Amino acid sequence: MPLKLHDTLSRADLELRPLDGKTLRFYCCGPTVYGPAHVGNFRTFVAQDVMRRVVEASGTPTLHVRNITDVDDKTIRDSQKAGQTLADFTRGWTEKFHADCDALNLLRPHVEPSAVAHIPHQIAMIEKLAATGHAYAAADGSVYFRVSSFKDYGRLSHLEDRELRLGASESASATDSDEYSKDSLTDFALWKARKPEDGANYWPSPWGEGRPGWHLECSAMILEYLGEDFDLHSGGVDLIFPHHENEIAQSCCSTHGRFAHHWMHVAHLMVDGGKMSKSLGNLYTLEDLRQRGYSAAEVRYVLISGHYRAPLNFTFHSLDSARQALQKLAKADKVLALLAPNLSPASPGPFQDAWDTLLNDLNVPGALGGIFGGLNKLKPATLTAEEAASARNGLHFMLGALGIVLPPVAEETVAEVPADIQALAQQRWDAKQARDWATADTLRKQLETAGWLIKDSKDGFQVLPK
RNA sequence: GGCGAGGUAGCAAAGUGGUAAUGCACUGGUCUGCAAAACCGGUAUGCGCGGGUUCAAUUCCCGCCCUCGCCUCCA
Repeated sequence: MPLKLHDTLSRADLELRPLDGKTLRFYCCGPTVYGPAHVGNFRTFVAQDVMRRVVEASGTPTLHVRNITDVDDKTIRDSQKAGQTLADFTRGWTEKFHADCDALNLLRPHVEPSAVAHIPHQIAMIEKLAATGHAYAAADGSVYFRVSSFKDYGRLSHLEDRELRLGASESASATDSDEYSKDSLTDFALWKARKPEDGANYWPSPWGEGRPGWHLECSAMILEYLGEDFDLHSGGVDLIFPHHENEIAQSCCSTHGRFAHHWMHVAHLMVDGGKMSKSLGNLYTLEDLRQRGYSAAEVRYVLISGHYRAPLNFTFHSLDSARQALQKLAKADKVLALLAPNLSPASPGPFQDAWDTLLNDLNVPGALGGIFGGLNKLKPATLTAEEAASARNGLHFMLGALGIVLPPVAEETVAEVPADIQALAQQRWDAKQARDWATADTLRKQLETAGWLIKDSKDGFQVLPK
């Protein structure tokens, strides 16, 4: 059974079947590398990762393309602030992005093209658009797309022509000075003429020196790596308009294809009930959360714990909750591993319901519920080796589809226990052996206050961080 | 104003035309000197508000309220 996925354009849940009958080819809008990505950015990438894993787990190979935006106003501005060349600056942040992605267990895209490396492709696309009347050059050497030349403009975002004008006129006063020469306020830049503040960051073109507009890179690189028609395009909801709308216009007017056949958009991550933003100080990077003691796996768990199309509120409580949930899964796996030490997770086994739920528009919260529900029903003591193997393989099949890596079970992690704590714990054990309960309890409380828990067993004790 | 996504237990979050998964937290029991862990239970007569359709609605329809996002920087 193929994945059924909501399509933004048709507003319907449609089955994802590869156009070529073999490989699901899809494109995701990647990061602009001018700083560390925040968890909100990663929510989108994690959702896309789950989509890819589910498609692959259901037996369909994928071709995953995700770009790196390494030239735009922000990258240029911040590279200059940092006193670095654009290339050096963006390379550093790209590496940081990759490290974060790896930590979050995101599968690397098969192709990760950069905008700067595809400027000829972008120029070629503009030339096509200009030759067919969809693009025009302004006096300053900038080139714009003529929105009125594409009758389907606005279909993805369901914005009518009149509404577009309204929105444009409202922001007209704030319009960038370099866009004064557009024929219509709704037209958007394909090529931006060189400005003094661009520094060394300009490229030659038939219209003079300058640099490509943001929307264009995706269209050009999609054409290069996925062709005129491909299966799926994805990004955050905020990209629906104008970015994806513009991509459709550029691509459909410069090729004979239909562009993406399916659109997947991921809802925003909220913080404390609102949008995260630098000015509110509620913007967290993976690094921020790690410094607070959370693991990337815990962050990932939080990010997938809400349906991708619903806004998700991010809190520290949800990270704590994720930690416990992961421990629960790890413990369940440990018990099953006693009976079934060898893994070959090829099918959902007893978690078929959870798998079916996941195939229904990537219902991850529902699937997680199914996994826990299934585990609760399992009685390890009564399982045969075959049943245990089926359960454990099924569990790992599901975890693999969700990209969840189980943490070590907490009691097994060896914590650094300070000598004085260890000594106190020993005293308590001795008191206990002497059946001096009062002293033992006093010492236990003392240790607890210091942040340590004592776990007794028949012939010894363990000191654990609280 | 237009478009879109949401409002379900303390928190988070699924779901369904027939009377509410799951995780966290809390809590009762078994076990333990006491704990911890584990295991067995409990915790929404209720699913934003008001109408309507129906034998039956949280689930369908209508109206309203609230939250969030987008409307040319934005995952």
